[in-house]
Formats: sequence, structure tokens, C-alpha cells
Amino acid sequence: MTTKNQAENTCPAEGLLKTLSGKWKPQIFRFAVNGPIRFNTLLREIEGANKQSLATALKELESEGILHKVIISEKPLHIEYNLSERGQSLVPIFQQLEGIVK
Amino acid sequence: MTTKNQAENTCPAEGLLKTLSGKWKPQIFRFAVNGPIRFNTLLREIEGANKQSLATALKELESEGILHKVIISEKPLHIEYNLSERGQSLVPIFQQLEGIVK
DNA sequence: TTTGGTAGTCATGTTTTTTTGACCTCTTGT
DNA sequence: ACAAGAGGTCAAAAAAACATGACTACCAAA
Repeated sequence: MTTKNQAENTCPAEGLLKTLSGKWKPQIFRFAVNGPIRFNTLLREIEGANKQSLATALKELESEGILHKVIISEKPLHIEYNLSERGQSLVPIFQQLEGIVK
Repeated sequence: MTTKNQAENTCPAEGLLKTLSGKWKPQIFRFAVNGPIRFNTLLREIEGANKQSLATALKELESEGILHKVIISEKPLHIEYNLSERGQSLVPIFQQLEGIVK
């Protein structure tokens, strides 16, 4: 088909771009690349971020399959967020974006 | 003081992600990949988009150096938007994003 | 028992983005 | 002269995103 119906199929990258670009999300992602992250750690480390925003961002990243939420039953019981496989596959894309930014 | 440098906490890809993820922008970008685009063509082809939104999106993509605005002085004088070099460098990133979506 | 850490939710308010509809300029066609 | 197409602008409203402060629940140490 020609360019006629391109408007119908919304860009496949659109949802992912939206998910990744919400406030705090790139920063959360970057933390997650370096290993499991925890709620209060992010709250401490990401200056300006607040509970609600982080909770929302984490939930969205989780529901998009980028992060996995894991309950760690060890003492003291806590929660970890890890990069999923899908999340891992975004790492090189972030690196390229950063290359373009420079 | 030494206010913690926002720049060191801020993800370098963040601005670009924001720029690319605004409403209609991924679709505009996809059109632009296939050659020069024009305002009223986008308005016709991208269903749901309105003048103002497109104008804003085009301006932002232009000011981020992703599109170039060119006045074509030929017969029916008109305006074209083309992918800049910077814009071109985003094409493989879009392709990878789309690969992940699948 | 009070304090402190972990991991949040909820209602509300503010800010930013996006949409709407009217209006504008310039050029060509009738 | 008048209409119609191209390429917009502007003010205002509506919708979406983000922030704030109070509150919850669980567990452990002092």
C-alpha cells in the first residue's frame, strides 16, 4: 500500500517512547541498569523526586515489562525492581541516544 | 552550597526522549523518514491531528535540530520539512525500538 | 511504647500539554 | 472580485501529568 493509511497504524515505537520519557523514568532506568533498585534508595538518590511520582513511574515501567518487581523475603523484608529482558534490550538504545546527545 | 549538580543526575538521553515522545511526533518522524513532508499533507494524513498540535510539534522537532524547515521557491511556493543529519541518526534507533515492540 | 526503616496509597492542587475554533497572510485559479 | 489552498497564529478550554502532605501497614530495635 501507499502512504495512504500510515496514519492508522500508529507508530509502533510510540508507546515505548512514551513509557520511557515520563518524568524520572530515564533516571530510574539508569539506576536499574546497574543492578536491582529499591524504592527508598531511588527516593534518596534522585533529587526532586517524590513518593507518588516514583510509585507511578515504577508501576508503569513494570506494567510495560521493563522492570520486574520482586519481593525479597530475607531479613529485613523488602522489594527489589530489576531490569527484565525487555528492559535489558533497551540498554543499547539508551547508549545510542546518549551518543547522539553528546 | 554546592547544590548537587542537576546535570550529573540528569540522564543525557532524557531531553531527546522527551522531544521524540510528544504527541504526534513519532508519526511525524516516520513520515519524514520517507522524504520531505509538508504541513497540510501531515494534517490530511495523520488522523486526529490538528493544526496547532502539528505546528507545535514541528517547531519543537525543528528547534531540536531533528527537522529542517525549507522554503521552496518553486512554482506553487511552499514549505518542506526534511530530516536533518541529527534526525537521520535517529532512524536506526527507531528501528530498534520497533524491533523491541514486536 | 516510641522511634525508625521500608514501601507505599489517597485526596487534592498545581503545572504542562494538547485540543478547539476563530482568525490571518499570501498566492493562484475563475 | 472572490474563493480556495497552503501554512500558519492566537486565546481559551480541556485533559493529562506531576507534586504535596497526610496517612497506612508491617517489622524491628531501644
